[in-house]
Amino acid sequence: MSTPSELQLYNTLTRTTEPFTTLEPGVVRMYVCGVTVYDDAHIGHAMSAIVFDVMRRYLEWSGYHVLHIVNFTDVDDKIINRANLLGIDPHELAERYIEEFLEQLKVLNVLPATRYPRATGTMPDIIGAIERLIEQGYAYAAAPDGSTAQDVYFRVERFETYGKLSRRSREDMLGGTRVEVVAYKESPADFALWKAAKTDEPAWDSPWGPGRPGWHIECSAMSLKHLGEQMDIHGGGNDLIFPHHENEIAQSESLTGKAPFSRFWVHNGMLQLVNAQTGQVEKMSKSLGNLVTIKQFLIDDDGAVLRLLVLGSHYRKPLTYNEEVLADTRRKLERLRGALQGATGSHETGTSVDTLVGAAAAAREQFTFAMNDDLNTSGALAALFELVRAINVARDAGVGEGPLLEAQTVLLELAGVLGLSLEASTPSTALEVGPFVDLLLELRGELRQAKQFALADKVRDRLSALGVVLEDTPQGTRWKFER
RNA sequence: GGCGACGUAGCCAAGUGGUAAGGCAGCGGUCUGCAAAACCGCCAUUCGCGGGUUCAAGUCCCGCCGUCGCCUCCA
Repeated sequence: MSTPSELQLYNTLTRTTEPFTTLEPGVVRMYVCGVTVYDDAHIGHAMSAIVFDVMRRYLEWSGYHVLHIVNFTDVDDKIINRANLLGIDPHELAERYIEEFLEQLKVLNVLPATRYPRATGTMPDIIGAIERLIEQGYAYAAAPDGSTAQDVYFRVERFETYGKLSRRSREDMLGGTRVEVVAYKESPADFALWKAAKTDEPAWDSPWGPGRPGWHIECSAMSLKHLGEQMDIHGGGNDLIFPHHENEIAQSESLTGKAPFSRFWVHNGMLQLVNAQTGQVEKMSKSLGNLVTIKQFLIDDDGAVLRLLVLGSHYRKPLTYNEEVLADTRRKLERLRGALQGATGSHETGTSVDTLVGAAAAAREQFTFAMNDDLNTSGALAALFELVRAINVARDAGVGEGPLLEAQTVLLELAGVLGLSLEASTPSTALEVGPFVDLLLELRGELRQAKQFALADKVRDRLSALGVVLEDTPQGTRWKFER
């Protein structure tokens, strides 16, 4: 069977929370829909990547080996349009954005996926899959009158359980107002597997003439290629449930004859942002034009801030992004990091040490309990904050370096499971100005000793205005950058 | 219009039918030359509204109101 695990995961397919098990003991096959690369990625994309990174880290921490596949859609209308606009090759444009996105994921401390397949790198598999779907009667080629190049459509009628993921009836689908009317489709609900090339478009040779794949088939082909006929977890944003994931199920299950295509379907909620123009709260999205790019975000904040923001609420809920929430999150991160300060006392035994040891064990337990409950990261963070307090209390009580470090190691370990790095990143500017700040602190220290407090405070205030915050401690004065 | 999710303090947010975690902000105190940080204390008789089930409901059921998402570009 599978590796025993206490993890309970919400499954969109069944709309219930179920005990997590795997097809193969100890191995998790996980496929997450990546981005269509035609423009700068925004923090909504980052949120999704972070959510599934946390899931992957937690599974690994729980003892699983995780095969984590993330695809890139690198051929589609938007990429082509954008490339034409810029007068460059679509493939080159896509690769440029992929590279940039991968670089940003690194800064966000998202572990690299096992593989990052591209649609354009999976073409023989895609064409093969479409051929088999046609052979089995699940798909048909069709063309407008007078054209030789053909489209291929999936025959939705043939797939009896169509709609099971998104809980839509076929009548609902046919009643949809936005269904494109194409005369040569058998049914308006049928969706494209292959699109005949128009002029000036990238095209691949196929039995149906030059063309390119539809959006959904690439995921079916890639998951089949890299994970096999069935997988444990298929993830993505909840805006992909319909039609994308519904169509993937139809294609894959028709192709393999095996169901379920994925045993768990996991969807994250959307990042919401107030639209500056309308004042409406909306999903952050490229097409709506209300977004903060990852690039923009990283100018003012380090990646841990975004991760902590995402961890603060449950992954399935919509998350509102605004300045106030951002400011809160920065302070939260400071509090977590503050707990890593060294010992000031030297008690290696005693009740305060015992209390700290107990608190660390309790935190670990509370953390695991929360994470097992459908990745309740907010509850997991509460466990970390309680450990933070215990550490601070212990330090104040004079607990020595040994026991304190032990508790701090637990804090770092649990934070690490969430992908949160608590070691404050040192801005390069800090390295440059460090000696000068130290010089000012030395002079200020002499002023304080001479009771010249007005001057000493002036140094502190002026540094503060420049973003350098001072903290006087019995061990001397510490300083750090603050936004 | 159809389908779905959500509505918990000033803000963010967790919550297995048994009597409201955690964080931010705020207030009072300890420490400090003063701050900062840290610590201690205070901060929702109440969980959108109205019914119902139950010995017991934020948690289950029904209705209403509000917000958001999807309905073939979307993480």
